[in-house]
Amino acid sequence: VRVRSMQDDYPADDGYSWSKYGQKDILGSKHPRSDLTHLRAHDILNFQLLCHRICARQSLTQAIVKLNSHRGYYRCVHRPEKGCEATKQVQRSDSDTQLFDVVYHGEHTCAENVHSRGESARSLPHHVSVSAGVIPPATSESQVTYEAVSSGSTAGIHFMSPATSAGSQVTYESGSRSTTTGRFISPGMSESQVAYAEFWTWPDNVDFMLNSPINERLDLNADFVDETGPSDFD
DNA sequence: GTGATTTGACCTCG
DNA sequence: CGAGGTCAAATCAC
Repeated sequence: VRVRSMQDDYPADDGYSWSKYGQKDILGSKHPRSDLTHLRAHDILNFQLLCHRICARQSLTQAIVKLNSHRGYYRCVHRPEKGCEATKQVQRSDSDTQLFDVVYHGEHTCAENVHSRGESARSLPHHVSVSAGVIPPATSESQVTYEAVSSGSTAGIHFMSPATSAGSQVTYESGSRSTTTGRFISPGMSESQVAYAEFWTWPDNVDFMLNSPINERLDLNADFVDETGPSDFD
């Protein structure tokens, strides 16, 4: 998930409460107790993997100059009492200092909904499954373009990792209000698995155009199944 | 004081 | 042994 932030040091609120439990430097970060002369071998590898992941294809020297981030590790605050296993990792994008790459793992089982206090009664997050979505058997990456025609203003869209696919990652880039293009990275995801999306406002429909190295292109209309039922906050 | 964050040490796995 | 991830004591913010 790539999130544009209005703040300096943390992406926009995603509707859940998180507690930070760790942080790791990325190569080139301005760690108070280390500089470039103290870089270790695995830092360099970390960086190369990061570059590959974000398709930056930059040289090492360029990236040392540009990268300024660390990666923060967060877990749901309700883990102790509700066993919620949701976690996320946050790091600043090296291509745009106001963008953050956020990787979600697991799904919330705590049913927390902090957007319930929002000004609009319809600004509630809805968990929907893309029941009509045939996910390409992605071995590497699938390019996903999706368009959300919202009844209200679309505050944001999440694509969550499928529950049965441990280690899979899903990313998106948030664009304008109702049209968004994202990269959908789902290693190990099989055809039969279902991707989950969370909408902060309820869209009327979403069109998916999937492109992958395997499937040349797959256009589909997504049918939604509301998994959360009627809201408790109306 | 209480709760959250920081940060080096530690753990696990390939 | 290296790398990603996590722990937990110290520190910080309120």
